[in-house]
Amino acid sequence: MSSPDRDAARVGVAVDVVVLSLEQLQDQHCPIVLVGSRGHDPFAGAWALPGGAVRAREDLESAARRVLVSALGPRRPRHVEQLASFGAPDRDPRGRVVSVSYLALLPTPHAADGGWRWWHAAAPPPLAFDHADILSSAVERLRAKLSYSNVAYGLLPDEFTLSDLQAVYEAVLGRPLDKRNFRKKVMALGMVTPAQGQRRGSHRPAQLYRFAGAGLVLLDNVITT
Amino acid sequence: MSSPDRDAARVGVAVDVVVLSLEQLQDQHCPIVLVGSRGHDPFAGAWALPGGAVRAREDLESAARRVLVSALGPRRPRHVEQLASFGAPDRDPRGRVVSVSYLALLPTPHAADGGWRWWHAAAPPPLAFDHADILSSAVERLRAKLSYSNVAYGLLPDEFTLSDLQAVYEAVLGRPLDKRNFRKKVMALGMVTPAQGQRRGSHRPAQLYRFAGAGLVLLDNVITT
DNA sequence: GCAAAAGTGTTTATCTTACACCCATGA
DNA sequence: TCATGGGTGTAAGATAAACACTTTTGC
Repeated sequence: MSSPDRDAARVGVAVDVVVLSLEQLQDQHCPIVLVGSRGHDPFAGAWALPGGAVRAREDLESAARRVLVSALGPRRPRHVEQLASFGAPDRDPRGRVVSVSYLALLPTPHAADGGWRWWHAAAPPPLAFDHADILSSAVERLRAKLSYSNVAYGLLPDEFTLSDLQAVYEAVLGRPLDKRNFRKKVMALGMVTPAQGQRRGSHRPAQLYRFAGAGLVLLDNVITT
Repeated sequence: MSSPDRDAARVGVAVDVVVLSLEQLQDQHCPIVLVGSRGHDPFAGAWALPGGAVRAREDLESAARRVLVSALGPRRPRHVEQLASFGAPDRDPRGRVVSVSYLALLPTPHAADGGWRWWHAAAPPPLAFDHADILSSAVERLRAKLSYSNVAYGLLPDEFTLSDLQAVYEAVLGRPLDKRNFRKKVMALGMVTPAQGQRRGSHRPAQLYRFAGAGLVLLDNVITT
């Protein structure tokens, strides 16, 4: 009737992190994911999400952040959240390992190095373990959350133009949005506030904005009154 | 750069299940949670969520369902979903145990027996481990999900009246809803379809309905065009 | 001046809200 | 007949959707 007993199976606990970002691809943005090539069995030579075992006295999120440092170096993602846990008994051929997966969002992908590589999230290479499932959940979660929160902040720098913001939405939702309606909407939601300064280019300068709320902010719901 | 290594901490993995239902309380419904009294240390005598260690060759959700059987007997919840994993290093005084928590929804609470007891989810007794946190996540998740999905099916029998459905929403959201607008909304969403037959009482008979989609169905979003 | 992206309003349709009475039954 | 919950419509306001041109800059 109660929590953990003596007959607890001693299993490994790992964290696997889905690092998502956006890539500019011929005047379209598209979601990309960071994967690394495995140097040893199982799945030697295959691609896998950054991950690693949780250490004895380490929080789950700390483990995820440590794994992130090992994959990203000094670059810190702007958003990290727990996704779900995956625990099929045979998901790791070496033995029982439960994976607690995390989603991390990075504003701009750095040049990948040291065996890491960015792939299109929609068409990744074959992935080790159940990492393809983990990746799908991450993409699905991001898409859903974009629609009822300001998670987009994870994919943008501190200051950005409304066109940048719209590009994030379009990339993740996978469809074009109307510029005027989009601007009206995000302004009406109070999601962003104007910042000092503009971005210049060979065109009319664009007003810079920043997100109004510091962290994650949830929006409306369907069932109201 | 890859998943679990040899230095994996061997930790226990447990599942803890938040079983939620609704109780009729002086012409109001309110969310209740099933807790059991712990017979042994740690936290002997305290209340705790149903939970238990994951077995060696057992899927996480299977473990959750096994725990549910031990707490509910033959009664099967109508909805079970993974909530989140909790892994603070010191959450279990006996050693490292990561808890994968689940949310289960039950249409009508049975009479609790064998040390189990229903408590108001909003005002539970002090709970063992970090079960209070787990309970809060569950309630929050349910509340959020009610607004953008048909999870309410988990708290209702196959056939129900629109007043029943409204009562579920009111109980979980904690505020009254307008009857006419509520009915218009759920009909317009196509969430339910009329069933054969009516429920009779000392008043006008009520049309019975069932949910249109079989499982969980998600609804609209805020950012659309 | 030309290319390139920024910025802006209006109309129509749809959805949301607020609100009050009659109905069918069992006792 | 009365008490109880079931069932229904409308008008006003708010929101969403569709849609195209002018502005500002760098080159």
